Amino acid sequence: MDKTASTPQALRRTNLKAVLEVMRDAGAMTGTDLIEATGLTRATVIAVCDDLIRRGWVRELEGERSSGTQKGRPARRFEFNASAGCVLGLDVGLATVTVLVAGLTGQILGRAAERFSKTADEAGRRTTIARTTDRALAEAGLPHSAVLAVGIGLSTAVDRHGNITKGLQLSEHFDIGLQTELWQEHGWPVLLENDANLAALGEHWCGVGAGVDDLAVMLAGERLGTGLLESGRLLHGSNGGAGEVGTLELVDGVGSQDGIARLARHWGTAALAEGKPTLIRDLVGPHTARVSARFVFEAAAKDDPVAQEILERIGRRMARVISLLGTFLNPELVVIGGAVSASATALLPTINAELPRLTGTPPRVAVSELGDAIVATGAVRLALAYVEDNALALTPAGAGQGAGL
Amino acid sequence: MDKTASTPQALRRTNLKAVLEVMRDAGAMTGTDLIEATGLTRATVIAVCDDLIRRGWVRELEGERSSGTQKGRPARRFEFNASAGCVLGLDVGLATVTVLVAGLTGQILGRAAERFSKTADEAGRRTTIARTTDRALAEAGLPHSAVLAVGIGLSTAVDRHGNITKGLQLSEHFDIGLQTELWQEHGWPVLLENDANLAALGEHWCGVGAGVDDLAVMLAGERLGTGLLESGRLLHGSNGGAGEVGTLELVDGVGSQDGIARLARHWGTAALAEGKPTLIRDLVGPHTARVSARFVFEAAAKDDPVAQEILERIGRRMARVISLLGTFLNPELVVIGGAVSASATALLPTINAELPRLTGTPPRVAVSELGDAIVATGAVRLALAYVEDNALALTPAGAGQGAGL
DNA sequence: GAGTTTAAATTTAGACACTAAATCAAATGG
DNA sequence: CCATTTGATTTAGTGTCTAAATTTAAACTC
Repeated sequence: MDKTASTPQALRRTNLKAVLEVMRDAGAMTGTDLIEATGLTRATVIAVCDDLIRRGWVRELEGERSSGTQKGRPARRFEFNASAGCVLGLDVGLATVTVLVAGLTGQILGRAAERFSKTADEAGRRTTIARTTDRALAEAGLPHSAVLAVGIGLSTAVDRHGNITKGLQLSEHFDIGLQTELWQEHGWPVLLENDANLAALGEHWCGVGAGVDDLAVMLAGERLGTGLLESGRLLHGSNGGAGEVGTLELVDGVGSQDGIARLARHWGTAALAEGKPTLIRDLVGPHTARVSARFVFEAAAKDDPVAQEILERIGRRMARVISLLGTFLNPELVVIGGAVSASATALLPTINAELPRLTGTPPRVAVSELGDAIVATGAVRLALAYVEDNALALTPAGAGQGAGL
Repeated sequence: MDKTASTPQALRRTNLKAVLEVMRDAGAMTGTDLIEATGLTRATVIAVCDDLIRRGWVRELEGERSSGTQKGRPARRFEFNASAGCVLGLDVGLATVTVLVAGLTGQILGRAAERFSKTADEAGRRTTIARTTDRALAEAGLPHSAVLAVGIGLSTAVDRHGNITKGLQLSEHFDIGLQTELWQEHGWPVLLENDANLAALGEHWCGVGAGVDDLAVMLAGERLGTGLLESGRLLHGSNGGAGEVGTLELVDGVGSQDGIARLARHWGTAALAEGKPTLIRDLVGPHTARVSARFVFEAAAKDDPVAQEILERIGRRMARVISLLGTFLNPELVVIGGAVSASATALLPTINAELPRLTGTPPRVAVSELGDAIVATGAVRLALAYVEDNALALTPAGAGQGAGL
């Protein structure tokens, strides 16, 4: 029952894949380039390319020859067909849904976001997700048939097979038929993954963690989740609970599931209640006692001591989590991302001061620059990985390439 | 520079490997069995087997036919040649070296252990290691030339490429030329790995963690190290420091690098110094104030309250580490192994009582049954993995198979 | 502009590995 | 002894690759 054995056709499949892989991250190439890159013969390379063109994954560039020498017969130029289809990357959060449409090399072609109505039930949320997706596709000018895969980030534990884990008490109920009901008619492959894990994929792909194969990303906002990359691979653990530090019991109380935003609000509100003199009061205004995290960061930036004290407490808390991460996983870099990443730079001095006190081998710490799109970006990467792994089994339904024999 | 492409010969290599893999963990097989298992044609299967026999990895069984039907032409029977060579698994600890000799299916063929002289320098320790290895090989009745690979477990951080990491301040200095100088003359491939990581490999292979792909093994003795297996793969982190919780700062002081044995001794000594009435005193005897961990466990087994209190403190401490492991890595099972594993069962009640208090999703906890050989067993597994990955590139120098055409 | 040079593409011959089907081989059983 | 059964081997055919010879398409040269 093993069926790992090979036939001559498998050979071709291997070479098709090898050539396609090279072309994907090298742009336009000539046959000679591919010989150099793959070690195959010219005859084979050309045959493989023709094969890929017939399948729609590669197109031939007409027109002027490439740079370099001008002598000799002009080389045919082949290019990975980035518009042989597209993928969708979704961030389905508690309150909002964000959709990115990307071409097969990752170019963003469209985007849309929408808030869920607070009264929506499961069907209502599905409708919102479908509508937002359609808007993003419309912006990209692509039909539904162009979509080859969909990656979705959720604020819940997802195991390594893409199944939502029951029994891990994370935030809300996310098992709302995203795979089964939502896009049934289109037959899209839908891949689910934890949002923090996708944040890690995103940072590893095109963020400050690019090229760092041992990476942890703390997705900090209302919640606190961690995405862990070891040797370039995501860690899930037996139930997809790896990195779900939401339930971590820390030294300084306050509750257990709190992300940065929630902490800032909590301590900010407390400071106001105690009647401390602070800029936070002026920023919040007279109308409400609700302190948003933004105001605390803003006040701290203006040298307000109460706000700065709050940031220090948050920073020490983060440093504690980072030191534990460093001890158990020894990442090279820890990236802070999520809703508060815009202001998180203010936490860095405290964190960097605290870390060496907690561990002898502190990791580097950086703040994400992907902003709100961090999870959706990772979702795109997840979908692309699926397409890359299954390219030869999929049928590209591209935007207008002839399907000649 | 990619060279991932394939030639027709690579096809054969793939099939050789597939067949060899099947035969390795299925015992003697007929051609028909292999057809079933691999999906290849009879002609191919036989050709591949003949090829493997010529290379020395497989031998043909003469004599009576296998069970089952007695009709028809008797099938040739092929078997993975477990004595086409052997591997060595070493546990090079602070005070002792342990060597296992194993055949290619993991059968233990010889073993030896020796204490290092306390005054030995690097060369002296190398001599001890070489002598112990020779004794183990002699017990197995195998020549040096039979060794195909050597796995070595060290109490120090080793990165995923098998290099000892400088700058991670673990116990002692282990970079004593094990790869470069020790067995230079034999040309053995020497693979280094952290001891706790090997303990995890060992448990996953043939311990209580057999078949559990998300596994953590706490190697607890004088030191405390953790080996982490996620999805069946070892985690190293960027510097091989993953799981090195030795430097973890815990709540209840006492120092940071302490394993179970050291803690038991420390607290036991303290109790005696305070003059508490305890059985430990009787067990230690009048001659020395040195309390070994064994006495504490023994006293606790005899219902001594002071000793039991010490075990509770140790248990709570372990539970704390396990809960953190569970939070960050979400293993299915945590195994306690190492020097104290014999007595560690006494800690289980405390740990299991404490865990649910610390985390909502506690992992299962078990005690290793591999005893002193836990690291060396993992080292054997490491060496076997190397041989399996490189079988077709290696030359089996087996114990007496004819080298036909 | 005809011939030369150059680099790329294609063709051809040969090798290797596989499948499928026919044939050969070695046992059992009436 | 011969049919039956099962496994091994051979043969013919196909797919894939390499290596070398040949063809093609441009630029360069005189």
